[in-house]
Amino acid sequence: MSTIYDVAKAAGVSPKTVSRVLNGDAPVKAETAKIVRQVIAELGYAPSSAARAMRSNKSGLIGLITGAISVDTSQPDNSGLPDLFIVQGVQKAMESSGKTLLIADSGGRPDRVADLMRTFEQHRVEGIVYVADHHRRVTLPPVSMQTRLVLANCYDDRGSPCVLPHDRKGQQMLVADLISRGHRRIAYLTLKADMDATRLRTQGYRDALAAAEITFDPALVIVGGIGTTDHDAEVQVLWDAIDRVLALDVPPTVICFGNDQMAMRAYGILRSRGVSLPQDISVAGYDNYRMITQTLYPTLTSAELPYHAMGVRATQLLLRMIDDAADVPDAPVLVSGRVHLGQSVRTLPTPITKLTSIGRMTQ
Amino acid sequence: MSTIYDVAKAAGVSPKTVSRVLNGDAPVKAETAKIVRQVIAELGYAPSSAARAMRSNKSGLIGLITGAISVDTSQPDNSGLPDLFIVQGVQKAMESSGKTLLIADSGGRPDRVADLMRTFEQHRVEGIVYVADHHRRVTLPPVSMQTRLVLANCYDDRGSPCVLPHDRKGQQMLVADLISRGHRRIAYLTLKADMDATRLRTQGYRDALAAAEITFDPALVIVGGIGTTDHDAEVQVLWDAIDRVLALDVPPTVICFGNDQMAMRAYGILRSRGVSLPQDISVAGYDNYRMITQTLYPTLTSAELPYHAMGVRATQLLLRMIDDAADVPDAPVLVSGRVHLGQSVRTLPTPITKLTSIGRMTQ
DNA sequence: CTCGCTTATGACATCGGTGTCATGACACCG
DNA sequence: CGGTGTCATGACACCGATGTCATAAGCGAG
Repeated sequence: MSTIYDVAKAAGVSPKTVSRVLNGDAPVKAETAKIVRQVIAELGYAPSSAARAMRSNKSGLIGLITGAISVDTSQPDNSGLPDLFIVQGVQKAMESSGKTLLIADSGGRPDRVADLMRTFEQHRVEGIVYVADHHRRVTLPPVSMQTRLVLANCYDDRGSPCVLPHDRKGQQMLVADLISRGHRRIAYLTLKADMDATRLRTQGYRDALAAAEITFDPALVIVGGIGTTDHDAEVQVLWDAIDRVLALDVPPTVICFGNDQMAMRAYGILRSRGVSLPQDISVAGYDNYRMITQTLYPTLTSAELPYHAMGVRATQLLLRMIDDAADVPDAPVLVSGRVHLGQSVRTLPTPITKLTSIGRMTQ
Repeated sequence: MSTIYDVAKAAGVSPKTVSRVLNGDAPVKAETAKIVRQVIAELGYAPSSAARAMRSNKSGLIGLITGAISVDTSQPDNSGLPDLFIVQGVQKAMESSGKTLLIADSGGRPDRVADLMRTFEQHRVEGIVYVADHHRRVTLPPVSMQTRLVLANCYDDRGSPCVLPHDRKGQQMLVADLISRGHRRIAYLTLKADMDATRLRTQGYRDALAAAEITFDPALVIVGGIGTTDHDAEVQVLWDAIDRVLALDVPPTVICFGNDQMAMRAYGILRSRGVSLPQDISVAGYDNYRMITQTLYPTLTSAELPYHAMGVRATQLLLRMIDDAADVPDAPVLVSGRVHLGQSVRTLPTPITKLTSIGRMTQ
């Protein structure tokens, strides 16, 4: 690769003049500039960012760590929406910034994170985005004071700036939508019990019921997933949970599932029991994993888990922090997603006596 | 961030000695080395890769371009398996190499690829992996002679080294497996007609039939997808295609679909027609997109589209080319995937008279 | 004509590592 | 005891871009 000296020699000027043409930081005679630009094009010269970084102490690099894990390895892969969508959001938001993205994968081993961070420090990244595979708490090795850090889809005990999905609001909006369609017996088959998402979304579910003055019935809320990759075991647990809610004295008219994958399993289970969707029962998922929601027949109603938007927000946050070191939020940034309607939810005929309360619910 | 001079001063030695401790390229007294290492730890010093890169002319960086577009924008997003799995494979293979991955996304605009490549040249990447979203031809801007380039999931007219899925063999193995389970009327609802994958896999389908001495029936091979994101239009086309093969005088006992997404749609379509799987008809997909194959009920038989392995192979190829400039393959590297068995294919009772030919088929 | 100012350009040092060569301290051999 | 070799270490230049300062040319005002 040619250098600025090669260009200078070929153009018959000094390296500094070439530098000025490139950066426009001082006036250069139009004729000279033209010759220089021509030589640059001929040689296919591109300035070395290593040399620039050395002089300016700015690398123009942002580091991204994914692969999720960090500490707490107790959880197996329960794979909802792939966290790669967050990565896509990060890329998207980075495009216009002029920075370049360094990416590293911890490959599931928390102990590797420290190594990856050291590599990033060697490259003098200006900031790091740490992406987790699901909403969770993490414990990361300390970073240098200079390096800004933003957590996406996770939070830590040190209060590092973080961007999280608004799980509570998401489930609340979904259930409120179901209520507005006339459903009052709403089952909720949750993800694994000890997840942040399960706790928050259950609150959201109750928020929506309370707003519509519907009494909460604990029998309608059951854990429907165990968070393994064992297909048969997951089907078993889900099948049992579905059995239990369908066997209730007053069965639900709609079942919400912890994620779209569970809803997808439920399609097969319900149909093999002769239940047709959405005539006999309505179904809703969570994540709005388009590959599933748009491909299932009928299409699936789902609350959006805004991974792409979270990646974008985390990156914007990081870029602002790099720009102005004082600009650090003191609370988690919550990102909400919309409710995406599919054909899996039927609108029930509403008894006239309920009209007023229905009206209140949809506000 | 502290420098090697800071470390040298604090340890009471010369910068060069610190360098020797770090690189072990010359003997250092054990006692001195110990002091230096201690100071390094105290200061949290990490050598600047920019400075190293400048001196050695080796950046230790590999560039990855994804987003898939380059030229030929005529194709809408027909989204089979996300090409992000290729990216994961690249990361995986990179881990042990000591290199760091720079990643850029063309975001759907072919004209951006040249910009991204220039950015990579500025960072003096030692090689570039270009990833396409599906098996296709691409036209990329020329790269500098020094920079090695490997194409993944695509090929070009310049004969750049590339890694491609072995579509023909994949479909052949899948169909051979179906034949070994007693199926002889095998329908194939393909992806969009003008795709490389469709052409190659149709050949593979015929290879398998020929090997089993089954006569090819053109009525069993129909285009079943149009490659849009319009859910209703896709369902319409698929529904019609399914109708046509089921209406044949001798209907198929199994239907192969162009990808798992189509198969997933077919589950809903078939069931809403009262056809049960796999009792009434068997189904097979393509891609082995686990999110679909393992979650559908019953689980889906599918030919693996080995994206992860392709990412790994492409990276290994690139690393070898960087190591030894002469080590360039002169033909596309084809990567095969296995056939993954699900519960969606029924083994048919075999008429005794057919036993010999069946035996020949499974060899 | 000369002073003062702007415009256009170049010389040189610097960023942080590392390759090259030099130097000093020993040890070993004859 | 002097010559030779090895070990441990340091001085210095260099990689490529750019900030600082200097310099030369051009031009208008006094």
